[in-house]
Amino acid sequence: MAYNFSKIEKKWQEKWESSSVFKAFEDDKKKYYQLEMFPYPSGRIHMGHVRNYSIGDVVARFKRMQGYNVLHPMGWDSFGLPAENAAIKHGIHPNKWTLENIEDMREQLKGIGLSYDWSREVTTCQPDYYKWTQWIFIQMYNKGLAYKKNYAVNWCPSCETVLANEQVIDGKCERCDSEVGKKELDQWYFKITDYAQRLLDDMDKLEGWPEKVKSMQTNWIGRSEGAEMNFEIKDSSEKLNIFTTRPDTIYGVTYMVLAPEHHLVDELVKGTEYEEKVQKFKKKIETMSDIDRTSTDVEKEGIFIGRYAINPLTKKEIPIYIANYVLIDYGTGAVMAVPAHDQRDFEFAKKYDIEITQVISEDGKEIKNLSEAYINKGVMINSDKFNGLSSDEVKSKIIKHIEDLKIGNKTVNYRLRDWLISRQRYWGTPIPMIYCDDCGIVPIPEDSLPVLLPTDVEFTGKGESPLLTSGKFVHTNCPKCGKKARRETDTMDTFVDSSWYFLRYTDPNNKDEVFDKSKAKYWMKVDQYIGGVEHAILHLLYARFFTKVLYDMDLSPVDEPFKDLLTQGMVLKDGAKMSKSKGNVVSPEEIVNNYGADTARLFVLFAAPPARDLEWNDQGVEGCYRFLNRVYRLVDETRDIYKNYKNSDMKKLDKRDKEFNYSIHNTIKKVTEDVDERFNFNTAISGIMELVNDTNKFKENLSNDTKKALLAESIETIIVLLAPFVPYLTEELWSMIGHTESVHSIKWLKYDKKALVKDEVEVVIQINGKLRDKIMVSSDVSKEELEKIALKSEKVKEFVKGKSVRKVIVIPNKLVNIVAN
RNA sequence: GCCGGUGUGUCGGAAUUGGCAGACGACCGCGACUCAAAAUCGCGUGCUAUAAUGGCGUGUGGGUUCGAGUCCCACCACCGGCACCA
Repeated sequence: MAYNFSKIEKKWQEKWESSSVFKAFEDDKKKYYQLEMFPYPSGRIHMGHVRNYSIGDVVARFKRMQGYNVLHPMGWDSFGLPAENAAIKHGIHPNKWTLENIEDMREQLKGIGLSYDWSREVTTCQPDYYKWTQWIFIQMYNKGLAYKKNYAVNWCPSCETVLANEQVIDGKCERCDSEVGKKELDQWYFKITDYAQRLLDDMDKLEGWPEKVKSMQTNWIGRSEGAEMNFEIKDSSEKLNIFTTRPDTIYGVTYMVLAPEHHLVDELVKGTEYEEKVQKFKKKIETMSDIDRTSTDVEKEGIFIGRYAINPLTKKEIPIYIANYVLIDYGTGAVMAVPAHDQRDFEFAKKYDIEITQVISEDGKEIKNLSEAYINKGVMINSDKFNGLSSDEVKSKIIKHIEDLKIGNKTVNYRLRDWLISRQRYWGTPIPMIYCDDCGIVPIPEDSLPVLLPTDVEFTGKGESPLLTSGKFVHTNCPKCGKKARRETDTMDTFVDSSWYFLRYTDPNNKDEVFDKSKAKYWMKVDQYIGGVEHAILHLLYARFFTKVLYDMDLSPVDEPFKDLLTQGMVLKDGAKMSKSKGNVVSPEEIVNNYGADTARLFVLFAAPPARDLEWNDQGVEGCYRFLNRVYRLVDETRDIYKNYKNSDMKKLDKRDKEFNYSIHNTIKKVTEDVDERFNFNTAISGIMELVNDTNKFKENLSNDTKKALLAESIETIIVLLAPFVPYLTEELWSMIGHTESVHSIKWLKYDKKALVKDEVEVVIQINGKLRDKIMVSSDVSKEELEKIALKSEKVKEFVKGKSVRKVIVIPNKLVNIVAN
C-alpha cells in the first residue's frame, strides 16, 4: 500500500496556514534572508519554478531549524506584456487577468509546501508598490540619474515597443525573437554608465557569486583602457576626437575612419565633389540591418571623403574615410587607423591601397612585405624619440606626451550603455512626469503619488502607448504653474519594478516610506539569492545598480543586494528545455496529482546538483516515490518501538550496534555539511537513503532493548534530516510517532563525535599503488605495527615474492602502500 | 578572437584535504512471494579475459608523486557570455 499523500499534504497545508508558522519578525536573533527570484504571474507554474522554489525552501527550512530568524518572502513581478496581449486578444483587462493568475499561482505554490511568509507578499502592479517605484524614479530624476534623450533606439516591431540593449540578444528581441530595428525616439534613460566602474570594482565583494555570472557582467560592462585624442582636420576648425587602446601606435596612423553616422561627415563633404558619393554610401549602410552590419564575415567597405586629418605627432596629412566597420555607438565613433598593427585596418588599407607604416617590430627591424598586421608587443621603430623602447613602456610615455601637448588624455571606455527604460505599453509603472509648455519637464509632486494607471484605455497593440487614448490621463495641469499640461504616457520597463523588490520585502506594508531603513538594515543583504542564469546580466546588474543608487541616497543600508547567488540549471527533457512548442513539457500539477508534492520536490532536488541542468526522468520520479513509501512503511512498522524505546538507555553496544550508531551520526554530519556548506542536496538525500537502507537491515534483528533504542534514534534522525526536503511526509511521520509539535520548528540535529570514533577500521593495502588486500585493524594501532601487520598479509607475501620491499608508506586508519620491485 | 564553465558506467550522478573510482538512484538481468500480474523484498550489474587468481579503465598526450578523476604543462570536444569594441 502506498501512503496517502493527497490526504496528508492537504491536512498539513491547512495546519501550517492557520498557525502562520513562517511569519518573520525583526528580533535580536541572527537573521537569514532567503530569496528566490519572484515569478511573472503567467497563471501556471512550471518545473523551473518547482526547482527554483524547492531549492530555496530547503535552505529556508534548514536555516530555521538551525535557529536563524528566517525571512522567506514571495511576490509577483506582475507588470508586463502577456497581460496586455491577453487584453488585446481576449478583451480581458490586464489587471483582472493578472490578479486572477496570481490567485491561481499562489495556490499552486502553496501546494508545493513552500514555507513563505505570505504576509509580506509584494505585487509590482499594485499602486501600493508602484507608488514607490515612481517615487524612486523621481529621486533619480532629481539626482540627474534619470534623463531624457533623443537617440536611435532598439525597436521591436512585434512587441511594438523599444528595448534596452540588454534585451537585444543577437540582434533579436529577448521576448519574442523578432529582428530588432532602429528608430529615432525621445526616451527616458537611467544613467547606469555612471556606475560602470563601481559595478565592476564591487564584484570583488561578491565572493558567493558564481564565476560565470561575474564574468558575464564583466564582459557586458566591457571596460577598456586607453586614450582620447584630437586630430586636426586640414582646412577646417573642427577636430576629430578618437578613442584608442593603442596609443603606442600613433606614429603608425596612416588614415582615419569615421562611422557613416558620425556628426561631422555631412559638414566635411558639403559642397565638395565627394558629397554625392558619400551620401549614397551612407544610405547603403543605413539600410543594412544591425545583424548584417555587425557580422564579422561582412567585407570591410568604405569610401574616402576627400578630406585630410593631421597626425599630431608625425604632422603628416592622412586621408579620412567612412567605413561600415566603425560603429557610432562605441568610443567616439571615430578611429585612428594603424594598418600595420590592427588586422581590420590592415585589410582595409590593402583593399584601398593606403600607406602602411610599421612602428613596432619584434627585434627592431622592419618586416618586409607584411602579410598580416603585427599585433604583438615589441620594440618601437619609426617613432621619433621613442625608437628603441619597448611598446609596453611607450604606452604611458606617449599618453603623457599628448597630455603635455594638450591634444588628448588618458581615458577609460565602457561598452555598457545607459539603460533605456521607457516602454510604449500600458501594463507598466507610469512614468511620473508632466510636460508643460512653459516649465518644461516637471516631476509629479511626491504627495500626489501614485500616478494611477487609467482604466479607460484602448488596447490596440499599435506602436504608441495605449495611455494616449485616455484623455483623462493625458490632460492635466502643470504642478508648477498650473497651466494646462500633458502627462508622460510611456511606462517603465518591468525590470525597473524588479530592481528593488527585495528591499520592499523588508517592510512591505509601509505607507509612508519606500521602506524603513532600520528594518532593511536588520534583514539586508539577501543571504542567499536563487534564480535562473538567464538573469545574469539583465536583472542582476540592474538590481545591483539600484541598490547602489539607493545606498548613495542614504536609503539602502547596503551597496550590494545579494551576498550569495545560486544560478540553478534548467529543467530539460530529452536534452532540450521544456517548452510548449517542443511538446516536452511535464506539468508540475500532473506530478503533484500522481505522486504528491513531496515526490516532486525530492526528485528535482535529488536528480542533479542545483547549479547544473536537470534532465527530467519519469523513472527517476518513480524511484523517489518508492523511496518515500519505503520511509513511510519503515516508520509505520516501527512506531511502537519508537514510542517505547526512544529514551531508554543504551547499555553495551556490540559490534553491529556500533556500526549502526556510526551510520546514524555520520549521516547527520554529512547531511548538515552537504546542505550548509556545499548546497549538495543530491548527496544529502543519497546519504539519507543509505541510512534508510541500513535501518531496514538493522531492524531485522532487534534482540535486545539497546538495539530497539538505536532503531528509535535512527527513525527520529531520518525524519528530521528529511524534513527540509519533504515537509509534508515528515510532518505526518513526526506526528505518527507521537509528537505534538511541528517537525519544522524543532532544532536541527547535532552529531555525536564519540559515535564517529571507530574501534576497528578497514585499511587498504596497496602494492606499487595497486589495491591488493583489505584488512581490519584496531583504530589505535601504531604506524610501525600497521606496517608489520600489512607485510604479514598472505596476499602481500604472494605479490612481493621474489621482489624486495623498497619502501612502505603508512597512512594510519587508511592505507598502506608497499613499494617493491 | 577574448573570457568563463564542463568532460567519469547504458543514463542522472558520487568520490568534500592527492589515498579503495563508479556511492545513491534509474535502467537491465536473476530469484522470492503470488494461481497469475502489479506492488513489495532479496541478489547481481564499468569493460575485458577466465575454472580461479588477473588485465584495462575518469576527453587526448605528456609530467610531478609511493600513489592522480583530483596537482602541473600542452591539446581536443561541447556549453555559455562578449565581439568589425578601435
